[in-house]
Amino acid sequence: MMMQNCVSEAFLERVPIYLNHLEVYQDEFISATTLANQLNLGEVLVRKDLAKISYGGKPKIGYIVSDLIIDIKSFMGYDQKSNAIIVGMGQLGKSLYQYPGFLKYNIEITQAFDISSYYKNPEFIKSYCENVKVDVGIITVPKEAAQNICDLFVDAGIKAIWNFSPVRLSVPDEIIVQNINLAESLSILIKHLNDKENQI
Amino acid sequence: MMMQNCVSEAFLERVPIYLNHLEVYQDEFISATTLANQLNLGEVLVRKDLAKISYGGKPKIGYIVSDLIIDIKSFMGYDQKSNAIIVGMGQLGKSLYQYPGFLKYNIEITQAFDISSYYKNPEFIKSYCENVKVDVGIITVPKEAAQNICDLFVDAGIKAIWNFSPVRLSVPDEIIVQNINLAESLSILIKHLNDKENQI
DNA sequence: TAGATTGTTAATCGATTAACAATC
DNA sequence: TAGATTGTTAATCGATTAACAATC
Repeated sequence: MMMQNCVSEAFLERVPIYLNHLEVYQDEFISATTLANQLNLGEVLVRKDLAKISYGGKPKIGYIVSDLIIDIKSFMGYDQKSNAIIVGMGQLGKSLYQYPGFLKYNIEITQAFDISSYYKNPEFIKSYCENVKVDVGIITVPKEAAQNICDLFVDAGIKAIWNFSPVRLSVPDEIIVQNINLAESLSILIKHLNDKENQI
Repeated sequence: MMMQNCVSEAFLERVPIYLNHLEVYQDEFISATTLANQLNLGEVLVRKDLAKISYGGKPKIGYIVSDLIIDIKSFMGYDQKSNAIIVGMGQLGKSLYQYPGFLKYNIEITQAFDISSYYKNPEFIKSYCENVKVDVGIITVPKEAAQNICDLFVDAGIKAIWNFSPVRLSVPDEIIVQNINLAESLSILIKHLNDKENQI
């Protein structure tokens, strides 16, 4: 019923899970209760989440699945094309550049640069961004170059950075940075595992 | 002072940040206050975090940096070798297999399998795990094969799964699964960006 | 109407922050 | 001793859950 407001990180991570489930759901209607049970989530939680996303379900019936899918896509912005560019064409950079999974979310990595572009033409990012709307800059360069590329992104007017280098970037307040550190993430999984084994 | 207990996810994600900072810190001692300020975190938060990890600092002095580094590594288990295997040798699988960043956390991907191994020898994972202690199984196969590979991991006695496929795996209760969905993660970053732009 | 479901208001829980006492 | 820092106890805040009222 009410749109926006109260968009916590945890909530935003649940929304794509709802979408995935709905897209393979074989029925015209679904209740928040059903969705909650099938995903092992609290039913009030799901109901409140859906209330933030959609204009509401009908008592006794629930939500119309196809409408809910549209509402989720609209809420998350998946109905709008987003563009990203990536700098750093090592293995990880290449794999992201070729990754087909972004298509589902209407995201395209429109251009990839190798770090060597920087030496040839330090303005390469800025000139590209003058012609193409770039929403996100992706950093997959070695850590020594990360801050440097970050600065070029900011200078080119990019407002969101997806950073795969293990460096805490310094950026102006208005720039959003999301750090992805795969090794750290795996190490935390192993920590959980070790704790569990030593528990009993 | 007290070890273990209260190990929330948010806390575990801060620990590697502390470690990174300490490893480049150029002094013998550091206070929780200093660490907090330099990382833009609350000082009581950092103090409580460190109390969970280390045997304590000294009033007026703070923590001995080299000791704190050792305590963090020990707490997180970075002083113990961990092994992983990976199934799925697409671009993403290859890039993880060759990723040098795991070394820092004493994690090694000791073996990589392509999905075709499965057809040649469905027991390939199980036989490998009989000879080598495997802590984590990594799934980078296409979504159609993900549950299948997951089942093989569980059957081989692997207790932790790092899943890059966009599938919610079903596993026995005692198995830990961590899902990494890169496209989803990027889409959430873009959602934040769009919200921010539409805010004012 | 009765019942399943919705949406809302109040209670709980856990993480963070603030205020304080202890120590070298 | 005075002061900087530690560790702890109480308060706040936000997310989740429980209890309830509204609706078709």
